[in-house]
Parts: sequence; C-alpha cells; structure tokens
Amino acid sequence: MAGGKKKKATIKDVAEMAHVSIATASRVLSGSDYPVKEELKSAILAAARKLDYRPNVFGQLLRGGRNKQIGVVVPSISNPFYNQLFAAVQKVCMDQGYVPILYSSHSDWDMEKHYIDMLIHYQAAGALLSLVGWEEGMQKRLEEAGVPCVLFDQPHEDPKVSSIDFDFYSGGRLAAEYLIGAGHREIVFATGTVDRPSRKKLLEGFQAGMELRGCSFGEDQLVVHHTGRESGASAMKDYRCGQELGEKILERPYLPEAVFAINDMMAIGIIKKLETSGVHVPVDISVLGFDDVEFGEMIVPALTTISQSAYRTGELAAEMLFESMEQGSGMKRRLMLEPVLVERDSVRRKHDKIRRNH
Amino acid sequence: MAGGKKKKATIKDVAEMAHVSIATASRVLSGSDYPVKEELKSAILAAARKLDYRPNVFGQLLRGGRNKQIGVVVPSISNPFYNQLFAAVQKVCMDQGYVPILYSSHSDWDMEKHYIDMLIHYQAAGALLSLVGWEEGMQKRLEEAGVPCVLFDQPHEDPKVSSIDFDFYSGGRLAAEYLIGAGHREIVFATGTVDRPSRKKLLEGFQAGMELRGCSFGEDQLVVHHTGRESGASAMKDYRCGQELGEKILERPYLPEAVFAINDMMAIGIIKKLETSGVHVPVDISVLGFDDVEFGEMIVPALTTISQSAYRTGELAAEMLFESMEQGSGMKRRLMLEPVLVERDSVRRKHDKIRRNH
DNA sequence: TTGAAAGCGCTAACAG
DNA sequence: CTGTTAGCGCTTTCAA
Repeated sequence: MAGGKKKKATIKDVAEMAHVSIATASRVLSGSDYPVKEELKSAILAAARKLDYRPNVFGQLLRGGRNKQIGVVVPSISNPFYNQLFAAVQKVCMDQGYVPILYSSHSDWDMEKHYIDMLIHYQAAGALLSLVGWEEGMQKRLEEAGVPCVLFDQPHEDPKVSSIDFDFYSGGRLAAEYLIGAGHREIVFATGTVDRPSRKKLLEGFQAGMELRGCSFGEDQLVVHHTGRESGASAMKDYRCGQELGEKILERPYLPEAVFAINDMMAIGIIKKLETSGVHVPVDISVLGFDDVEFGEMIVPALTTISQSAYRTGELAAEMLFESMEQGSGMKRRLMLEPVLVERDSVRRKHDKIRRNH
Repeated sequence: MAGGKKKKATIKDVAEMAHVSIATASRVLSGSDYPVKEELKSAILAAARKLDYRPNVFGQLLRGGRNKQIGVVVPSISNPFYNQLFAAVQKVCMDQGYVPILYSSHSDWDMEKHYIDMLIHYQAAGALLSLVGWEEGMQKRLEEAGVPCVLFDQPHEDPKVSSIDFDFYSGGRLAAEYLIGAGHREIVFATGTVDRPSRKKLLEGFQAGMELRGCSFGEDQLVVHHTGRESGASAMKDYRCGQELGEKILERPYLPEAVFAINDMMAIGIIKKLETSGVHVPVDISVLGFDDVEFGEMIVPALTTISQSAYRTGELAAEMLFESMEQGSGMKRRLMLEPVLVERDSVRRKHDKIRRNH
C-alpha cells in the first residue's frame, strides 16, 4: 500500500521478496522443469503476482532465446485475398502461442528486402513470404539467421526453399474449359501487365485449355491494360485496371461472349464498367474471375470465379512453417494447391445439357 | 576468401578488426556525436562494412534504448476502412523511420488487452488504438511503460488521453438532413446491435436531424439485427448483417423510401438482398451508407455515403502520436473530424429543385 | 580524444 | 535442491 513504484519489477525484485536467489526465481518463472521445492515455488509465484512481474523480453532474447513473432510479408494489405489468408495464419499462430506480424510490401522488391532485414533483425521465429522478387542469397541469409521461411502465393523455381504455391496453369485451363463447357466460343482473356510468374502460367494454361477444346487462341483475344508499377498492388489499382479493360472490351467491333479476368478485383471493375454502359452481365456477356475474394459474393451479379482458397493457403503455409521450425532447417517441402470452381451468377450457361463422361 | 563465418558479427569483432576499443566503435556506430578522430572513424566504418555488421537490437533495447515500432490495434483487418487508415499510418511512420505493427482484435476486449500488453512488453515507441473497451487503468499502464498512445475511431469520454475521433452525431444528422433534402420522408435507420458509443451517437444525431426537419422518428423506423459477438467485426459479418436487415426491410408492410445504413458494408448487404429480390436501388428505394469504403464505388449502383475519411484519420492520428512522442507525455489533445457527404448513385433525388439560402 | 568497466534483465553451467 | 557467477551485445559513465 506504500507509495507507487515507478519502475517495472525485475526478476531480482521477485527473488528478494521471496527470499531466494535470482537463479531459483528464474527457474520457476521461466517455466523450466528444474526441480524446486514446492514451498519456494509458491512463494516466488506469489511475489511475482504481487509485484506484477513481467519478464523483460529483451533480456531473454539477448540471452539467446527465440522470439515468438512470425513475420508475414504480403504485397497488399487491402487486397481481400491476403486478408483472408492472414486470418488463417493468425489463427494457426495464436494457437501455437506465436504472434504474426503483418507487413505490406506494395509489390516492391526493395520493401520486401527491407522487411526481411527487419525480421532477421528482430530474430523472428519464422517467416511467411509472398514476394515478387527473390534471390539465392536471401534464402542463405535467412537460414544463417536461423529464421525458417516458407514462400507462398508467388511461384518460385528455387528448389531449396519450402513453398506452397498454387497451380496457376491448371487454373487457366479450368477457366477455359468451364467457359467453353458453358457454351461460349468467343472468349477473351483480360489481364494487367503479364509480369509475374503467376500470370504467365495462368495465360499458358488458359491457352492450352482453349486449344484442347478445339478453340484457337490468338493475340486478338488477349486484352491487356498496362499499369505502372508506382502505387503497388492495391485492390483499388486492380479495380481501376478492370475498368480500363472493360473500356477496351466495349471498344471492340464485336462484343465477346465471355471474358476471363485474371483476378476478382479486375473482374469487378470490368463488370462495373459494362453495367454502367448498359451491357448486362451475364445476359449480354459472361465474366469469370479468379481468386475467390469475399467481395465477389457481395456484388450484383455475384461473381463466378476460380478459388485459390486464400484461407487454406494461409493455414497450410503456417502449418508448414511450424513443421520446419520443429524439424530444423533440414526439411524442405513443396506443395501445390489445385484450383476449384465457384459457380455463382456472372457466367451464363448457354445450354444446360451437360455431357457426362462421354 | 577464407571459410564463411557462421555467427553474426558483433561490435566486438568490428572493434578488433579496426584495432580500437569497443567503446570507440560504439561511439561511431551508434551515430553519437561524440568526438572520434577521423582516421579511426573511417577504419571502424570500413570494418563494419566488411563484416556486414548489424547492431543487435536486443542489446540496444536492453540497455534502455527505445524500440522503433509503433503498435496499431484495429478491430478488423479485413474491413477496408481500417486498411485505408492503416495505409496512411504506414506512410507517416515510415517517413519518420518507424515501423507500424498491425494487430487485429476482432473487437474483442480481451484481445485488445492482450495486444496492449504485447506493446508494453516490446516497449513500442507508441500506440494507435481503436478499442471497443477502455478502462482508466489502461492509460496509466501505458504511461508508466512510457508508451504514448492516441485513441481513434471509437469515441471515449476519458479526457486524459489524446484522441482523434469522429463526430458521429453530426454524421447522423447529416444523413437525416440529406435524405430529407432529397425528398424522402419514410426513412428507416438500419443497424446492427447498438452497443458501441459510435453507434449510439449516430442514432442520436439521426433522430435529431429527422426531428429538426419536422419528421418524427419512432421505434418502428429502427431496423436492427442483433449479431453475436463471436466472430468479430469482419467485413463479411457486417455484410451478412446487412443481408438480414434487407430481409427485414422487405418484410415490412410498406417499403420505405430510403434507408440509412450504419456502415457501408451493411449498406452493400442491404442492396444485394434488395436487388436479388427484384427491388431496385435507387429507383424503388434509396440507400445511404456510412464510412466511404473503397468498395462502395465498385458496386452497381455506386454507393452514396458519408465519409469518415479513413486516410485522413490515420494520417492525423499518426502525426498526433509523433507529436506526443516528442513533447513528452504531458501534452494531450483531442481532435474531432467532421463528416462529409459523398454523392454517388444509390440515393435518388426526388426533386432537383434545390432550395438556395431561401 | 580514447579505453576499461559497469550493468541493463535474464538464463544456464557449475559448485555446493 | 539451491546459490554463485558468467556472459548475451550494447551504451555510457569515469578515468586516463
């Protein structure tokens, strides 16, 4: 009840109050299984409670302990895809007693490097990374710093890193096959600049799918709007890109029957532009998205899309990270997630006769 | 080059290589203005570069240095409002050489406390908080730990805390006045559980606005859908709540002329439900939102709403925090932001005769 | 101008 | 079972 103490209580204060040595106090307070007489143990705990003792992380960390933070680097924090993904990561981490720290890189390789430095600096327990850039050295630096990592979302060739990526090629194929299966022939592929590996794969898969089903796919079916690198990969940017794409589609001599947009936000932009120009989806034209962002469900018409399962990706990535944290840096794994179609209202089925296995 | 070193270089290594004492090395490496002979200075810098020396934060922090992290606690990370806000915070922080750390509390007071503990634990340089809960003790704990904070978004009465809040009362009034000015009379107020101060104020303001313009406002004009506390304040949750509200509006004996929704995500849910039921916005009914979330612009019809200016809020909050970090904990300020109307397509103006100052 | 040394709070190796 | 002690990497007196 005496005058309030200004300074935080240290382990020394606790030890003194409990009439034991600092070592004994540490042994019970750090939760080690070292044997300590019950009597002292409870005295120490009581003292700690009375003093509102909290161990100083920096002391522990300096001593060589591992931080309980997990670094998560994503290109955009406002993109719902990464939000869902992070929600999953957060859940898995919290369950294990770790705290995820979110960094948004705006798809900027310098920023990405900056944040990775940060993680090493703070000796994060692990890192979950979606990067546009990657270099051999990175992996080595992280390994030397004892920060295991798993890459996700963006496909990388490097076989020496754990990663979970998405089968964009199959995704592209699925898109083509679904649209053709719905009775469309004149199909257009709408995209921003095809710079990232994910987009290249998607395009290749789409093309393959078209040709497999006897549809040709040429330059003129590719609608692309080049966007500057400046402002990063915000949801808004993709949406605006979609609007431009919608404009370009409207300018064509003939309206295509269907358009496949490279991600949901672009698809939403396209739909908005078409609708405000009096072209109705899916009556006049079908639109297929990609990602399965929450907002796809909220617009009118609800967006038919191909799901990358953000939540599952996050969950798996986190689980994989914990595995390699336990198993040591030896173990590397690569996982590939398959696309799944989410049918809603933005693609019109021209005939409902569905061919069953032949 | 000789065999790679496994361990990270410490200041001791640098000092040895430069043939100086640790103290001298520290003096130049920590950027102190302590006088050191130019010659040694450059030798030390060279050694540091060669060894790729990075100071160990925990050493510095343990010694009493301040962390360069700013903790930001928001109720939901998937809510675009907080995304925009955080984008602004991030910008301001980065410019000052600080790193913002984002925590999502799901509007859970226990989580909020948990994260605040975390910030104190890691001796964050400052905290930006949007909390559903608040207690006197909190402020004291933060102050004692030397973590200045500014509250935002949620209004709190406590006058001993810096805060930037939004004039929800005026917002509510503006909503009522705008809708009435657009020629509507039968107006409905759609909301989730009126539990937070922000919602209470909004409702009061709305009611006042209605009455001021000679419209009565009674129980029957209040449409509320109670949502459980469980899953937190995700965008999806508000959207679903909006759908329920839409349902309730459709069940009424007469369709109102306009509805004011407590936030944009709910407004979007309402619009979706109405549209899929064949009731068109704004032809059959007007919908006014609140927040000015990016997505409001993307839907059809584009959402008319009242802006809280997320970006500006974030910017101001961060600036205010830096002020109180510099000025010491003495200075407290309270700012109040005024609402601004964003006219788009979801509210129909029944007559375009606008009364000019009489 | 430089260096030796103390100590931030904590854990673990070693001695009793 | 308990206590003494060294030392993690860094900054900062204090002495030279």
